[in-house]
Amino acid sequence: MMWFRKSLRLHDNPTLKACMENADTVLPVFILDKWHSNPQNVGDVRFEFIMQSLRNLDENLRKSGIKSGLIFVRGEPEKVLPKIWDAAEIKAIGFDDSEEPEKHCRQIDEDVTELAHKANVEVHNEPAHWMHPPGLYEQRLNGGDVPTNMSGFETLFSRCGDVRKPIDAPSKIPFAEDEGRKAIDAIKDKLKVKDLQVPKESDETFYKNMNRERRKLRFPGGEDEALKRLKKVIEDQPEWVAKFEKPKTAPNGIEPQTTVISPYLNSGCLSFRRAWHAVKKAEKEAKGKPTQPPISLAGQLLWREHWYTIGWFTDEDISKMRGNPLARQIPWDWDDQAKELFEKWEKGQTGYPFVDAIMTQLREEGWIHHLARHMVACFLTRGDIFVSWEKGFEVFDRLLIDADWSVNSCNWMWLSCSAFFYQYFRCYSPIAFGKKTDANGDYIRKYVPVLKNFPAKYIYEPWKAPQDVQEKAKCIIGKDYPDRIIEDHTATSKENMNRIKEAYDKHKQEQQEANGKKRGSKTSGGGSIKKKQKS
DNA sequence: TGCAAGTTGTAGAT
DNA sequence: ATCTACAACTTGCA
Repeated sequence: MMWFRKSLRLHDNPTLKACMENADTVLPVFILDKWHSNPQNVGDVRFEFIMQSLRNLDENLRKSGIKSGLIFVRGEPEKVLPKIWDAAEIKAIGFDDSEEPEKHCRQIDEDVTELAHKANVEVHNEPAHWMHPPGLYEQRLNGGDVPTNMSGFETLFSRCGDVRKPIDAPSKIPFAEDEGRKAIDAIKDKLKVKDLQVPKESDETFYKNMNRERRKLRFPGGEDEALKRLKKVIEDQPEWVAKFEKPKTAPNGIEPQTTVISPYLNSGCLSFRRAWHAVKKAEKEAKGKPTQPPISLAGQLLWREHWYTIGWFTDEDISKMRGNPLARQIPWDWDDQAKELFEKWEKGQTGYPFVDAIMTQLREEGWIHHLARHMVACFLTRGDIFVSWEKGFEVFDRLLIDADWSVNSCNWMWLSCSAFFYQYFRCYSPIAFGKKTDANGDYIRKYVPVLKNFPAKYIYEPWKAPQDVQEKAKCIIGKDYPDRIIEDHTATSKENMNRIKEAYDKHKQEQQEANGKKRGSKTSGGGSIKKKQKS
């Protein structure tokens, strides 16, 4: 059997290939667990993205000869899987991904592997979610610390050799019809369910039971969609690829100015290796000299890989501040007022149109540009509201269709000046930042339509518009659109800089004290990452 | 110990 | 478009 997890695709799926060898029937299974079912963890848009990816996988499996389609089960993998392999007399299980840095997933991997061994079920496990397998990084680290900056990671990456070429999707997957149907009946019996099909978009009962609204997606899920997008944004435009400079792309284009392949990479609808080689090929085909990491498109793939090594090789939970060896300890606010401001930030009711537009796009479409993430992350944390990045992490994790535990954690630490980046005096202005690339405020007009009639002069700061202008725009500030939750961004951000400085000073002092105590013994330096012991 | 570098700030000058 | 001041962070390497 093939247990699909985070590689929802047929192309470049080495575990699927391993499952096919010596098997006369492959049973593909997806388990929707409790965590993903809960709307507080996974929002409706992100959920629908997963469902669409599953429907497309189901379709492609059927086309490849799996008459039963994808077996869809709700439950916990550790409980469901043993029942399936008992009922269907499974000899081997493959799961596509045991390299997820998230601690929760790693525990499930270990539990399932152990259960399978006990039940005499062979386990296939081929790395599929990284460009190089984590074990190779560990080897090439050769006992050294995991790099915490991009140049260090580039060195490590280059020591790992070439990224393996992606393998093609199988044209035919073995499925002996009688045997397959018998197995499926036995599974239904054992799990006491009537149906093992992936719920359709039209299945109202399913959505009602899940306590979810059905959503139309701007970026639809699925392997077909992923490959279509890869072709459009990378394979078909090598010159654009070679010229790509991430910091120069606008956060507020009406059409995304970046590739938007991250949701497909993250869900495994698209293979990282496939994307890497597509980018490299495009760079070669282009006339000019391609841009280089970290700003190039290849660089973007390296960033993700970099954050994955950080997540993987850090024992502690990096999505939290306390006990996190990477994160500066900062006394963020969390009183009643801070909670209220946080909620307004989340709902896109800060009274700062650019911030509110971004948060609205996030909620409605599940994707926002990287620099838009910077804007709202800075605003929530060190810039204006002074609420912990952990709260922002949770919101992004729920709403983003490309929500990725390690990447999300590391970027929130970055933006809040908790790790990797420390120039807290560089602060995004909710008024100035968006103006640079969208002076007319078209992006705001789209996502905060109540403001759409304001003249460009006031669209980023409508509270400055005189009464008659507000009336003419049919939008009174404080009535039709909220007042600013932070009266004075400039003054507040200055105060907050001082608070960060205080936290840094305290950190420095504590480090000096610790070093003083340890005089004579080797200091390992705060924040260094210990190498994970292979268990 | 000193200095350069760090994907992606702002405001104001030229 | 490219410069500077702002006030000055940390890490890595020589």
